[in-house]
Amino acid sequence: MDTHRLHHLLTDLLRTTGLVLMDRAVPGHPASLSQLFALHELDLRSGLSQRELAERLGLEKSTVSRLVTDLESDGLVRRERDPDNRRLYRLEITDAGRRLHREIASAVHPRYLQWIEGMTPAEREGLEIGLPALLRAMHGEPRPPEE
Amino acid sequence: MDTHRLHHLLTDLLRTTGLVLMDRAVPGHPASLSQLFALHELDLRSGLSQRELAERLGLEKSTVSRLVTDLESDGLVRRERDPDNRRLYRLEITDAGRRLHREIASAVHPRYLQWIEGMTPAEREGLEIGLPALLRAMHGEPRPPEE
DNA sequence: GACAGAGAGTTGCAAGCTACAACTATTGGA
DNA sequence: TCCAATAGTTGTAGCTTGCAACTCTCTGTC
Repeated sequence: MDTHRLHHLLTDLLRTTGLVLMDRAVPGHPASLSQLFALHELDLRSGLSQRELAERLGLEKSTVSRLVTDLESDGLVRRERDPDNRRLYRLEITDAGRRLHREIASAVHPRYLQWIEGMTPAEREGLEIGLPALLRAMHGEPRPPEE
Repeated sequence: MDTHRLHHLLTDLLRTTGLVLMDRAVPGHPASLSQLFALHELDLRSGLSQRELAERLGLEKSTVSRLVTDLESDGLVRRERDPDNRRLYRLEITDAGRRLHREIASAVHPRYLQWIEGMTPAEREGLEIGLPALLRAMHGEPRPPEE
């Protein structure tokens, strides 16, 4: 696995995955990719501030401010001031937000299944080992001890 | 590898990779993600029409029309009418386009290297097997015979 | 306690990317 | 010859984004 090969693979993956996720047709609930990422993040971690969310999403705080405003007015996210530091919000996904997130995932689900079935068991196992490791490395987390 | 896990991994990967590729600082040569994808595609395959390029990029033909106009005026792509069917163009990347594509890849190169080094040999091998297989499945290509 | 500075968030604004609809030009067939 | 289909272009409007300037809150120092 040299860097050129990785570049090529990731470029392809980025475009293909992006298209598929944008395609998600959850009727009546159009959501931008950033909104989807935000839901994903808040579904994982509760109580983030907007600044923290911005950092995780790689977006400017003003962008996130508008993003969260939209999500809130759609009832997908709750915004509450931190009592200990009233400068910042504590963001929480609502039940509706969680539901939408699941619905989007479900909409893409058949595609995922198709992909998984299009791989041999050995390839699946390789992906299962390699992909989380790549993400770990991308996030700058340390390498596990070798066995 | 179930679909939820795949969804989670791909979402994370999409966001992280997108950020890194957008970050690419090739001084004096800002390029949008779509431009980058177009260069990537044309560097791989010569003689595509705009319609074909649009299909590969998942973009509307009007968007691609403007995209190619920009690339052409930057000298990165050549546009020539097909003599056999003067309705369509045959697109070709120029030397400058190829050079820019390589420069962008080089700019991200250290990051790639870091990621690869952050993985164990077993993880790298897993990725090497699993990732191309996933892409193959995403593109609807058939599964290879199992051994 | 008052004040300066830092941090979180908001708003005005301009720029970029995109899709849709309506258009032109070229081709191929009835 | 005419009509439908195909490739590409342009007008337009919407959405997302970053930057700069702003408000509000907190913290530390005097």
